[in-house]
Amino acid sequence: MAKNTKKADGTFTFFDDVYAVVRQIPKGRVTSYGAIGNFLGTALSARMVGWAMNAAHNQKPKVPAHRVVNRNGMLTGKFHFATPTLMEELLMKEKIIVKDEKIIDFKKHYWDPSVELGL
DNA sequence: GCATTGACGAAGG
DNA sequence: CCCTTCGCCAATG
Repeated sequence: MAKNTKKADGTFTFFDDVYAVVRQIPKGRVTSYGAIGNFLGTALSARMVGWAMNAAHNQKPKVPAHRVVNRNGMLTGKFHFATPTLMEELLMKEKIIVKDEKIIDFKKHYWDPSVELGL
């Protein structure tokens, strides 16, 4: 998927790629920005993944951004959702336990695109 | 064009 | 796991 997706200018279609990957995260699973970045080839700049997510809420096919957290499993982006509680609410529905802004057993729920999707 | 900021990551403590 | 420092790249002022 999309690693080579770039415009004529050389600008990667970062948004599309990120959204595409995030949408493929199975229910009850979560991943980190770095993992997505790694899969897209922008591993060194995980910030760009997060930045791309900034526009995610504008996307027509809603991106399950609640399944994307930082490397520690912390819901760092919860304040960017419609409501600050929406993120953990959604995660709870997927049987993911969130305690104190963090995901319990993060490693157990971890979903690496470069592995699960078969890099 | 430089400085600041950011839904981050790794390493050291 | 939390904190600090540094690095990363694009957007913004």
